[in-house]
Parts: sequence; C-alpha cells; structure tokens
Amino acid sequence: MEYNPREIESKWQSYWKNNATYRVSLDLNKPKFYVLDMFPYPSGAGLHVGHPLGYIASDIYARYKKLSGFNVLHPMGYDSFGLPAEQYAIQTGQHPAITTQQNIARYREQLDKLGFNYDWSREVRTSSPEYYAWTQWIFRQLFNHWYNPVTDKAEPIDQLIAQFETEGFAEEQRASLHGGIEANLEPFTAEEWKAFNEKTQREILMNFRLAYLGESYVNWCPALGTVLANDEVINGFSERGGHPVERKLLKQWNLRITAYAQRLLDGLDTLDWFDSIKETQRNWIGRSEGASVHFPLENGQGSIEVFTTRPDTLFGVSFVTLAPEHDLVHTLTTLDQKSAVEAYVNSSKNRSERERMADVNTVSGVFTGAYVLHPFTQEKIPVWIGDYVLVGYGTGAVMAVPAHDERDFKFAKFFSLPILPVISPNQEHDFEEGAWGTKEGTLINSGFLNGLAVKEALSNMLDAIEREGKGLRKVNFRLRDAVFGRQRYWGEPIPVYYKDEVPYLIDEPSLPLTLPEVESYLPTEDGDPPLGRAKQWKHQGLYDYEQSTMPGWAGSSWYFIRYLDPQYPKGLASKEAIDYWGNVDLYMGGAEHATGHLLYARFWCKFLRDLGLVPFDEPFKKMINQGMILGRSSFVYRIVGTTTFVSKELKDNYTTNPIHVDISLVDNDRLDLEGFKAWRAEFQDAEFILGANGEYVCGVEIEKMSKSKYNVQTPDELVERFGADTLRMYEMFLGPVEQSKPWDTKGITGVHGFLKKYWKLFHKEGTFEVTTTEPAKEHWKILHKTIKKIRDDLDRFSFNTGVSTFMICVNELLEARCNHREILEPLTVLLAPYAPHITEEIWEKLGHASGSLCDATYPTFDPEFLVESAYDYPISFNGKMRFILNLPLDYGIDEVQKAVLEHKDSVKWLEGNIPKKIIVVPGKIVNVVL
RNA sequence: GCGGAUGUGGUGAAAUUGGUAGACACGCUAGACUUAGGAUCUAGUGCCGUGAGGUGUGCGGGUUCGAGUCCCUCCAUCCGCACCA
Repeated sequence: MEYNPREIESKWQSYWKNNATYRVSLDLNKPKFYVLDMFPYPSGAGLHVGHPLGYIASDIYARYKKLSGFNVLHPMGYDSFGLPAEQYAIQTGQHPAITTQQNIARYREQLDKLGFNYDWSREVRTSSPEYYAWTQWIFRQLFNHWYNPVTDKAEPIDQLIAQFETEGFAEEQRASLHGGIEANLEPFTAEEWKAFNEKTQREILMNFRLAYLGESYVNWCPALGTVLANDEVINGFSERGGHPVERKLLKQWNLRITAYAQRLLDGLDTLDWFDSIKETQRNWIGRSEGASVHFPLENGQGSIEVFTTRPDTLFGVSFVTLAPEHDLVHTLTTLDQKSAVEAYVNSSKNRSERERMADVNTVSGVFTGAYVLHPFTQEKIPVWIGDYVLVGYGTGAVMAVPAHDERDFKFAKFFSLPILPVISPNQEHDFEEGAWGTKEGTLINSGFLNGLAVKEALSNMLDAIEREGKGLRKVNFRLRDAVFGRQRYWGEPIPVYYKDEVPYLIDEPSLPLTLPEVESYLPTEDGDPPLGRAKQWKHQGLYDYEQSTMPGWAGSSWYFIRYLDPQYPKGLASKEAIDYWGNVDLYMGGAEHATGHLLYARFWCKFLRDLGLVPFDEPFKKMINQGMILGRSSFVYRIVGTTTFVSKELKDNYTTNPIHVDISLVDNDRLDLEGFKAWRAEFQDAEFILGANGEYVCGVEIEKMSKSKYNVQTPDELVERFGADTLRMYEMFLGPVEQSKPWDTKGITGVHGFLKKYWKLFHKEGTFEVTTTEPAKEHWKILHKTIKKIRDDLDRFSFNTGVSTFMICVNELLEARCNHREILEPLTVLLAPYAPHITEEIWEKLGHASGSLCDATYPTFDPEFLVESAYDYPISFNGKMRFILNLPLDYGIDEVQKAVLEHKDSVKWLEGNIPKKIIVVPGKIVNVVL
C-alpha cells in the first residue's frame, strides 16, 4: 500500500471531528497547560502559507504537552471586527456581518485541512454580541474605576466619591496624582463638593475615571473618516489604505493606560519574551526621570512648569520654549508679538504630522515677548514658541540649554540666542559647533554646583529644587493614554448614552448594546460616524447613544480569558475556570503587535487583577514570535517591443523588461512554457530563447506576498499535492520558527520523501508488516537517541532540528532494516505532534483499533540504551583535527595520552618534536600541543 | 540618531556548556532501474590542489591548548522607535 495522504488525512480529520477528540474540560487531577495562538482577522484573501507557521509550531507543542500528561487548552477564534469588512460594505452595501461570516467559513475550512488540535467548541468571535457584551462590561468597569496612586491600584469610583463627600479633595492629594489626571484640577472641600450640581460633579470625576471622555489631539484620517492610533499611522499615512493623516483636536473616549505605565514596565522583567519585544515596549513606555521646575512669570501672574531630565544644567538656561498648543501661549504673549505668534500657531496647526516629520532639520519658532525669571538667579529669560516642543509630552514646555542639548542648540543658533556652557567637557569641544550632550565633565558657571561632576550636580540640584520649593522630582512617561473611540460602524458600540451632554453608562442587565442597522456605512453628511444614521437608536427612546465604536484592539485585549469558559453567562468566565486554567503558558504570534495588542492586553489584565477578577498579573507568560514568511517572486524577461522572452542567464545580451510571472507556472525556477502561454491572452504567441538544457530559467526576488506580484502561495494547493503532514513538517523544516524567511517550495519534496520512508518502515512489498521479535541493541540506541533529541528540541522550540532528527532516525532504521514493533511504535508517538494524520493511521494499523493516538503517552528517554564503552576521540595537533582514534571510555588521562602517542599517525604530525603538553578532555577530545 | 537582531557552501540551514565546522534537506554531477513517474535506489558534492596537503564561519585584532561560539574595533543587512526635553 502506497502512502496516500489525501485519503488518510480526510479520514482522520473526520474521526477527530466525530469523536470530539480535541475537546478539553476542567480536570483537577491533571496539570494544565494553556497554548494560545494570536487569533486571526478573517480577511477576504484567506490564509497564505505564512499564517500557519505559528499555528503549526504551537500545535506541535500543544500535542507534545498533551501526550506528556498535561490537560492542554488550545483554543482558536476570530478577531472579527475591523476595517476591511467595513470598507467592503461601503463599496458593495453588503453587511459586514455577512462578509465576516463568509470569511470565517473559508478560514475554518483551511485550518481544518491542516489538522490542528483546536477545541473548536471554545471558539470566540469578537464581533458576536454574546462576546462583546463582556467587552462592554469591562468598559463599564473602566468607567467606574479610578487609579489610586497611594494603593497603586484601580479602585471603585464610589469610594472616591465617598471620600469627596467627607474630606473633599485636598492639595496634597492633587500633588500625588499621576497617570494623565488633569494637573489643573482645583482642590475643593467636602461642602463645596456637595454643593456642586450633578453635571459639575461628573465633570470632576471624569478626570479620574480609567475610561474617560477627554479632548486630545488625534490622528484624523479624512479619507477613512476616522481616528487612528499612533501605531496605525505610518509616516503620516494610514497603515490601511495609505491615506494622509492630520492632527485634530477631538473629544474622544480614552483609556488611562498611563496610570499603569510603571506596572507595565516592571512586569516586563517577569516575562519570558524575546528581548526585542520587551525592549520595544520599554521604549514605547519611555520612562525618564528628572524634575518639574517652575519658572515664575516676570509679571507675577503664575509660572511656566517645565520637565527636564538634566536639572544639573539649570544655570545654562538661556530661554524657555513652549509648544504652539500650550495653554499659556495666548495669555502671556505681548501686544507687539501677538500677530507674529498667532501666525506661527496657526501655521503649525495646519502642518500635518507628516510635514513636521519630513523636515526634522528645519528650525522654526517665534518670540512671545514675555519673560520668566530663573528660579535660582532671578535673571530674565525670554519665552519662545517652537514646534519642536510637543504638547503631549512632559508639560509641553522646555527649559532650553543650548550648550548641552542639540535641539536647543539648533534653535539658539538659528535665532542668535545666547549659548551658555555650564559643563566643562573632559575633552576638546567647540561650543560654537554643537552641544555637549553627554553627562561627562565638571560644572562651571553654576553657582553652588561649580566644581561638581555631572552626577553629583544632578542629585545636588534635585535636592535644592525640592528644598527651595522650585519644583519636584518627577518621572515622565512617553506613553500616552489610549484613544478608545473610532468613527466606524463595524466595532463594539460603547455602552454610553448622553443626557444633557453628560455621558451615562448603560445598565449592566441591558448589555449587550447591539449594533443598529444602518442604510449606509459611510459617515453622515454632518461628519458624524455611521452610527449617526440610526435615527431611531436611542436609550429608552430618549437619549442619544455614543456614536463611536471601540477600536480593533478592544476585543483582543481579553479574549484569552473568554476561552477559559466561552459560554459562561454571568461573567468573563467562571471563577473555577479562571482559577484552573489561569494565564497563557505559551503565546504564539507575530512580533508586529509589540506596541499594540500586547501592551493593551497586559493593561486590561492588570486592571482585571486589581478588580479581583483574575488571579494573575500578566496574561502571557512565555511568548514566541514567529517570523514573517516572505514571497519569492519569479520573473520572465521580455525583450523590449516583442513577445519574445529570454532565459535569465542570457538576458544581459538583450534589452529586456522583467515581468512578474505566476509562481504556479514555475518549478525550481524553470518556467512551464505551455502554461505561461495559456496564462494570459497577451502571451499566447510568446516565443522563448531558452538557456542550457533547453529550459527557461526565471529570475527571482524576495518580496512581501501580494496578489499583484503573483507570489502568493496558499496552503491549499500544497496540502492537495503533498498532504498536511508534509506541509506541517516542511514549514517547520524551513528554519527557526522565529526567523523571517522567504517562502520556497524547493525543499518540500525532501520532507515528503521522509514521510514516505517512514511509511516504508512498516511495509514490505506493499503490505503492512512489523515484527514482535526483540530489537537489536543498535535499534534501541537509534530510538533513544532520537527520543532524547526530539524532547530537547521541543523543550527549546527548535522545531526545525526536530524534523532533521526524525529524518536521521528513519534513515538509520531503514539502513538497519529495523521493523520491530518495540522500536516503531514509540517512534510513531514521538512523531505524532509533527505529523498527526499519518501517525494515527499507523497507530491504527499497529492494532490500536479503538481510541486515538492523542491518548497515548510520549516516550521517555532511557540513558541505559546509550551507554558506550568506547569513544571515537578526535585527535588534534595544535588545535587541528588530524585523525580519529577509538579508545575505551574508562581509560584514564595517562592511558589516553599513551595510546595517542603510540598511534602510527602521530609520528607524522609530531615531526620528531616532543609535545609540550597533551590536553585530554575525557569523552570529548585530545589536543597535542607542539 | 537611539534600541534590538542577524551575518556560516550554489540554496534553506545545523553545531544546545569554548572541544571533529557545514548535520539534515534542496540543488547539482555521475550511475542503476525504467521508458514519461513531480517515482525509487547507489556514489559524489565548502573552496584551492592530480595528490600529500592547504584553506575556510562579514573585515581586522585579542583571550585560549583549542573560538562560528568569549572580548575589542569596524562593515553590511533587517526590524522597531524617532524633535521625548
């Protein structure tokens, strides 16, 4: 019987489905293991070979854990809200729910063909109302909680209200707040609080809520009619569609992720993730330590607060710069400067992010006419405006020290402002040429800091600032609060309605607040989001609902919890399920979510932890990021002005144009000539100038997979031709799973050949035949060597070397003509995670008529079988290996040395010299030093 | 500019703790069986050299009996961030 993957695979796929082989349930007698794939967005294009790479790796690992006695949770679902379905709806009028449903069906079909061990009874879809009811529920909690900096956790807003009613809001409490809470919030007494009307009270509380309505600059994309997150904007263009993006001040729902900045940073140290991702998150959170310092206005009307990481250079301040959007710009500008300032502020407002980014080197700014006083010297310091200062970072104002900061230097040079060195560099430096930005040197011109090294000056100055009430030590984060509203249709409705323009939450029993039907998915004529078209959609028939929907990352920020108990009607998941399954032990997915999904999910997890809803602080303990699979495009070379195509090696003899050719017409870079002519009408009369062997050789380039480049490889055709087991093993064989690599089917025959050889081990002249006789020592050795290596490779996620190990094992067993059941049966279990179909078939043929191989036990390694009495020592002379010498392993160092020197080949390499030293590492190597 | 990663045959790669560099596979070369199968089997295949041998892990140094692996300098490529005070 021939190995027939198509027959075997459909047989076992139905078996697994009919017997619910992969369904798992809570089992307190077994240790749990949670393996999770980042769930896909079901796009219309279906899966290409890049998608399953991570799924295959996690599937192998999940099966390995299962066979090792763990109760393994391995679920799958769909991140099914998103812009593409909405765009499609705008073009065609088809409801996004229908498109999404169709795409999911296609994904499911493709996934099923690859033989994954997902427990599909646990499927979640972020767009289903049963699921997003709980996404909305979490929003309610965020709205109803604030971050208490004293206890360092989220607490019910009712507790804060109770405190306001008894104690009011004191200045000291205001000072201790952090995490984006408005700095200009005025203190009030309990009596004052009680006297406020409801609207005022709610406005004050909005400053504390973790989900809050706030005015902020957003990335507005006019073409898409929506706001985009920073990570959805690439160089001033939308990630999707490539439309221009501009800055716009908008009232938006925000999540106060900044309250969790420190915890998000600290948590990274506990995670088993790649350093690159952790480092990216650290940079994104961007913690910097320094001080906020007040510069009193010359006219006595308040002060400008700046943030600096270099308070040691305070005596070198020659001006203060405000961001154009800074609140004080209008009040402090003098009459003479008014028109110049207004012109500048307006021009920078109209300058999009894109333009500002494009010319980083252009200096622009304007003098306000106002002055502040230096906090220590009382000298007059001019106040300027410059758009190199960002309103969203620090206080939106900087103290400019041109001698020691490159940007301040450029600004000072451009406007001929004074440059005052306050650090004497420890090497040659010209202060006319540039800033001395490093923290090395000795303080000069700096009053009480003179003579100190920078480090000492820093701490002295910080002490002085606090002691003299000029400011405070402060930690600043680059991280901004996350905008939580999108002007789109296909997302979770935000469970809020408005009464007198004040937002109120929908009651918990009324959730989910489902999406209304609309006749078009475009923004309204008035510029309202698509939900504005649902005129009858009102709370209790009276009050307008919020018209924004949640961003794409809302549903994906907690889906890993829903899988634990996906149908639970009374909460995110039952307590028993959460306590048993806990957080994710292995998370598999792309590295592109480093600053999006992975940060938001960690934030929500910490919040839910604060509420006591989950017992863990981090959602994903270990993560592996699979590399991207790139396309391998093929080219033909058309001689200009003809329909003649020339083989690659001859193309330089002609003037040619390269043309992308569909990779299905190319095998090992050789073009299928007839197929090419039939491919497109314009090529039907094509003629070819062939190269050696009468073949047409195509050119090759590595590019992203894309329809227009004809280089998309879907898994379907490969599964059809070679089977899922071959594709699974081949994707693993390509290289380390975390590495990006071009897709290339060249090697797939090698892996397919391996499975055929494995099949051949059990068959003699077409019939299944294994012997129950006792295997030879050599056979046991091959098996246990393989068990050890396979387990080691799985434990370090080295799937590519695992495949090689199986190849070596099967080659050796064929060579040794081994068909002993005692060897081949454990080998079958060992291989099962990689190739689940063929091994099930063999398992059945081996006589396990009932039950699945999935219930077997993974073979364990017994070192007994590998014990050797002798070893092939590589003998080196001066570090160069010269010959192999087989010696007993119980030889002592002296005996080894003696044996080496007595060997006939040693005479040649000694060249009559007496060795200076002979290094013997028992069981490893011998090195003779001459 | 900052941060992270990578650099090994014609190709994908392996070498887990400093110990035989190139396992495994593709491709290629030669052969066997056959005559259309995208099959199977055998042998060879880093480079130079007929050979003995020499040489070889981006470049240049260093540590070591011994370096792909550790240290220093430089180069190249990829990814992320980027006026962050």
